Amino acid sequence: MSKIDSNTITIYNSLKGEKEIFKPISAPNLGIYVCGPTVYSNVHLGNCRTFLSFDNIVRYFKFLGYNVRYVRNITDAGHLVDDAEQGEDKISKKARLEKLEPMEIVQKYTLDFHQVLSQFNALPPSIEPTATGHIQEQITMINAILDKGLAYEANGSIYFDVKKYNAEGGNYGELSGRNIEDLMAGSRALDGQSEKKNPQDFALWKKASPEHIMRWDSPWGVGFPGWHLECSAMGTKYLGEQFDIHGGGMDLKFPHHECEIAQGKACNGVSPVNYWMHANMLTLNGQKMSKSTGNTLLPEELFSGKNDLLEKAYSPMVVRFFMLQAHYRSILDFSSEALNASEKGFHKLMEAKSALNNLMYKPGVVSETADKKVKDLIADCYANMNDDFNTPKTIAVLFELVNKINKMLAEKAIDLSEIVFNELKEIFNGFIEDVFGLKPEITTNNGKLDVVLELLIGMRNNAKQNKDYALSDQIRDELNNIGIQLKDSKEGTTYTIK
RNA sequence: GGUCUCUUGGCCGAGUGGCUAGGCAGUAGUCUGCAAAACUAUCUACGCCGGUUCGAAUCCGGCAGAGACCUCCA
Repeated sequence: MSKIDSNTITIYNSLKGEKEIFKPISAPNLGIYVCGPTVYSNVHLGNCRTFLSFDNIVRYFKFLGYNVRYVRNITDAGHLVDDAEQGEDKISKKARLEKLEPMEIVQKYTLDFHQVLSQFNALPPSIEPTATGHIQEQITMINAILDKGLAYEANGSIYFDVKKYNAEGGNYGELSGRNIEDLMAGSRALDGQSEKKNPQDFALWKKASPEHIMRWDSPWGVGFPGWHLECSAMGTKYLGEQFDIHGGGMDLKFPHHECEIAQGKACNGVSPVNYWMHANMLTLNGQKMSKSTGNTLLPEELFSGKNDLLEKAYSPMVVRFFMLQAHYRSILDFSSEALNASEKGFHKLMEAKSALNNLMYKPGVVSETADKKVKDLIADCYANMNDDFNTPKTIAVLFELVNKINKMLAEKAIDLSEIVFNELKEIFNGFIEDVFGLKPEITTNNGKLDVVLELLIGMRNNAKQNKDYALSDQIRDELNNIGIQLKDSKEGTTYTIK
């Protein structure tokens, strides 16, 4: 029985508002689309949380043996600073401010995005399409929606007709739980005369004003695509008219994802996505991290410790572990105190992993109780991940296994059968490395360091035998100050580099 | 203002109608020359007020506080 068949996954589907059993369209193939960043500035830590949440989800699917096509776009055009009426394209604005070509901005921040995610050990997507690379596909989609009569042209721009879409059986609001009567009643009166028939209509194509630098020819004149359209066009192109999972940050639920559903249904006649997943926000000082309000923390500031909010630097792996300790659908508040706790926990976990891998199996007295306990804990790891990717609960189980590993080390006895012992190794490593993407932190160990430390440990042991504790403690304490911790046990002294 | 969500011990954070989450911190013990690490034991909970129930922190209602979306945001 394959792991795919033996693990039934439940997913909280935002569209239904409840957990559902996940039924892929054509297992073992699986299509997932995640909304990527708008590359007009550096990705901040809050952005990273969403991408890391979905990285873990994709990793778990792969771990189970799914053949995942993971599409994550780069938004490099069409995203307006204000609203669809008189907004300026975000990339264009930044290009004007930095006196660069828009594509220089795009390149600069795309590279930053890739570099940051790679530091966090996130897997690259299978396809990473850009909005500007799919103008034709977007135009084709607009034409299809126009043909259905669900969009209209106004002064060189094309708008989606939400009211008509709903009148003809559409259900705009189904994802975000809004009804359009409320939206109409509650919408602010816009200054000036709107081109839109109704305020909730959204742009599929915008006419470019003369000063707008990013512009393309279209059947309706020179302009640029609306933001919501790119994801619909690229999702359809690479994953089909209907695919398994669409993910993104909670803040994209409305209007972005709501509009995607409407566009997909209007164009193709089917709801584009079976399972909508939304990752919750990372907050700083109790407020959402947001580029526009400046309440942000950059990964680089975290890794270097150069920020007033931070007591010290934290490694990417510690930050990743910190995020894993909260469920992806919960708000997570960032603080130095919380990170400190995670840092210690992370080291404890990784040290147990390394100790386990160095432990050779020796036949001894096998305890059936111990065997069963370990097997149950392994099953719990799967069960917890199967339950809407509950990473914090899975980590709690891993710590129970840490306890078991340390106990075997302390007692110098393995009371597990060889089969269970090997399974423990395989699963413990598998969950930490493959599913959670946690790897040992980079050390400068090139082999010579081992020899140097063996030498120092030997010198310290001599000093201890001569009761020269001043010297032995000096060696221990000074090594500790530079992050090398000596650990004494009856078998001798080992060390850990932090 | 409208829609929705959250409120757990010193901190961070899971979770369930009755059974120890876990991490960090604290306390005591084992070990140690002293520590650290590890092991053992252990202390702090479920915003407030009602209701349903044999039993609720968990379900329902009200109140208070916080947040998200309604405009660009992961």
